[in-house]
Amino acid sequence: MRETDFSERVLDWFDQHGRKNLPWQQEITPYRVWVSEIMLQQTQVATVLDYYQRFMATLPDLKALAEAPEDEVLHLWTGLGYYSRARNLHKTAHILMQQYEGNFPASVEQLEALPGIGRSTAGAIASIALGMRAPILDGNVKRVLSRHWAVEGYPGESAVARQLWDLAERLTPTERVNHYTQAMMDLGATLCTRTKPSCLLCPVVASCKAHILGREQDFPTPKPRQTVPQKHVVMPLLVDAQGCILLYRRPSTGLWGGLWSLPELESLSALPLWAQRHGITLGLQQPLAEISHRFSHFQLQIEPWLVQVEAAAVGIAEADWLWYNIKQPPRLGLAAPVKTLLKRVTHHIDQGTAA
DNA sequence: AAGTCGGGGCC
DNA sequence: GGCCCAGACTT
Repeated sequence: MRETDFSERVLDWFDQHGRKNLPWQQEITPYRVWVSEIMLQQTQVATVLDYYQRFMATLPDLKALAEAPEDEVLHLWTGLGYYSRARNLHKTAHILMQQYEGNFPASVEQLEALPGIGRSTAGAIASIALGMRAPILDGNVKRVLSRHWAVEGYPGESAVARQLWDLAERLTPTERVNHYTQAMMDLGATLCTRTKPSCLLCPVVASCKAHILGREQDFPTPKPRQTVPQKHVVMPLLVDAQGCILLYRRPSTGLWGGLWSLPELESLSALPLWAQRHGITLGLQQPLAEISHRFSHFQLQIEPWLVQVEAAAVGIAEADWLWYNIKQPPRLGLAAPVKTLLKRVTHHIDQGTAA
């Protein structure tokens, strides 16, 4: 589709469904837009509303802000977080009064040079308050664009960010940029939400690659986890004379809920007591190669041991325990690494029982 | 490129 | 309890 088709659909949607009653959308001035954009950095609209009203009631214009003590500005910001935003706001007010005669510079480059104003905020002020054709790329727009064009990769990477900025630049229309900017943010905030986007109501769903692929949730690629918590567990594969392996069924809730898994121990040294408690007499033990299993929230290092069972009491034959016959495997749910381990030891056991 | 700032909402 | 949010700045 052409760039103009995209922006026209977005603008039509905005005319019908966009938000037009937010406080910073009334009596639009560069000052009011600027303050709102700073407050809205990493902060949701609902949170900002009260702060914005109080701020504007106390410091209604650039001159008032510049003449206010920093303590007063920070007081108005208390609870909003990212307090460097307030200090930079104050600094910029002074710069505008002293170097720009109380006016906002009319170029994205000059706006971006001011403290607290980055590329996206500069684009927002330029387009919304000054009517200039300038793109923005905040979290909402990143989500809309990365989904619409199925842009792979974490936007924090420079190459991915470059792609998204390039898209944002090309799609920004020459007419009604102020409404287009507001529309894109509304689209991301109200329809193209992080979870459960309302694609049926989206004006550009027909050309949305993520939707066509059914992969809305895959975009944008989330920030790669830095430090994943590491956990370690010993899993004994207890093999009886028939070549069956002891499994137990996990509780229905929680990790691997309802799946069958191997016994879990903190260390191998805990095995003798564990076996004694379950009426199991142990034989030969041999270590197997470790398995690393990644969950969404942690990494599990599995230390598997192949352990021969000389004798087992019947007490273990309860509802949540079973001797798993590898040669005639029952149809039941197995935890993924357990399945891997069972498959891996099949030939070990063949050799063991043949001997 | 990674770390820092921060409170609130959400799952 | 982690993750994310109308990001920008420093290291």
